[in-house]
Amino acid sequence: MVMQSGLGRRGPAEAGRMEVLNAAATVFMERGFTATSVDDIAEVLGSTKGRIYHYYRSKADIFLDVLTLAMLDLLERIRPIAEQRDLPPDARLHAAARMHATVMMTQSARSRVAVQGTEMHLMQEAGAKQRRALQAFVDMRDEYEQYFADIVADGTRAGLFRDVAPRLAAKPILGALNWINMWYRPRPGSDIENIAEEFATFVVNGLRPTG
Amino acid sequence: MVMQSGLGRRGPAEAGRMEVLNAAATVFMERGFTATSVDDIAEVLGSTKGRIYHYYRSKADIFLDVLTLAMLDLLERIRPIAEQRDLPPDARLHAAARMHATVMMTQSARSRVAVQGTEMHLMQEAGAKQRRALQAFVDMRDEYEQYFADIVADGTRAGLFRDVAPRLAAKPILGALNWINMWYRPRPGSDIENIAEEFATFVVNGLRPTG
DNA sequence: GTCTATAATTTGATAGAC
DNA sequence: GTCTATCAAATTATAGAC
Repeated sequence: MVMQSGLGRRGPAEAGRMEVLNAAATVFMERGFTATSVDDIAEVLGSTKGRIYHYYRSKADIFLDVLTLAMLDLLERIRPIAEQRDLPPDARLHAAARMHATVMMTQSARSRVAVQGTEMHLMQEAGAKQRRALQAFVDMRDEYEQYFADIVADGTRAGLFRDVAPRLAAKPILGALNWINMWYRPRPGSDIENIAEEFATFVVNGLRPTG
Repeated sequence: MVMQSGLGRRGPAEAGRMEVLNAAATVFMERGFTATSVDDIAEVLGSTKGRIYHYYRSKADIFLDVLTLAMLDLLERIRPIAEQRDLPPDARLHAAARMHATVMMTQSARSRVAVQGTEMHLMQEAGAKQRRALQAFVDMRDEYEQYFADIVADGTRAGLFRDVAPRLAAKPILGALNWINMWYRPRPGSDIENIAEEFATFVVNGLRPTG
């Protein structure tokens, strides 16, 4: 029997399963959850949906796995940055923002889906298992946001940032960065490094005291 | 014969038509374009879809009208701000950002739909008429973004802002503000004024020279 | 102008052959 | 493990009564 969710809690992810996941991520990114049919995913795979339903119980389960993988990736990346307590808060925020912007531009498929993830009110009719996975995703998202809020609070304490509510301050930061998914499309000449640097500077300066 | 699109190019919008439009905006906002069925809209209207198809030829046409109305509203609001050339660029950007943030929080239904508007790759199979309306929407969006870019360029020339590519600089600004739609939900205690002020300060400071 | 069918299509998911 | 065939439900849109 094949695991239907949990992304390898039982061991390393199988190749077949990951292929389905990546194909799905691509299409979800382009069309969103509802507008993506299982046949669309199969077409990207160059197969029929029989293959997909061998690995996954439902379209929602695939979507949840894409979300989960993307958030796990982001969390893994931000932890080492948040833990560099020797770096001043503004430098830490700069590094975190740079990382997030870069992921948005490079890990396109999965992260983009995760950012659109809000679209999931569609899954209200979901079963208990799916609701749990959805809640786990929301929890991870909150945890990720909290890393940013904590850095902001540190910066305010250090007198580097204005005195703002940290949780609220994280919103325009992540908004400016997540929005990249809405307009950025990879192309030969596009300089990811420059954009990431400019956006990181933007959000750090956004918190600095006025004049 | 009833006009199928164009939002009153022939005269003032009829009441019945506007009722359909507003009901649709509400549901589109909550569920997105694809996940919204015409029956869902009818339910909000307290009628059946017969009424909707009397005013509109298709679901896509309704969606395009919602998008168009929202963008027309934003354009009307930003023009007077952009034309206040006596205000210094940073004050003008602050006012524009404040306006945009406020609209995101108050004109919820329509503006939110317009912001999600990206979801419209779904309409690739659309007819020529719909493609024209879609292009008109994209053009308005670009025009709106250009107002922000122009203010940024003014600010850079005045030495108030860093030397950034104006069009690119408009992205994190509108990203931080548009993202409000993703998390803000109206509630009794929520202070729209404070949030708008804080976010406007954030994006203006984001462009100021470092240190 | 609104409603009640209903046609035509799409889609999520399953069953069973190979 | 993948495919074909198919079911059942949902959904867009139309036709025609009132």
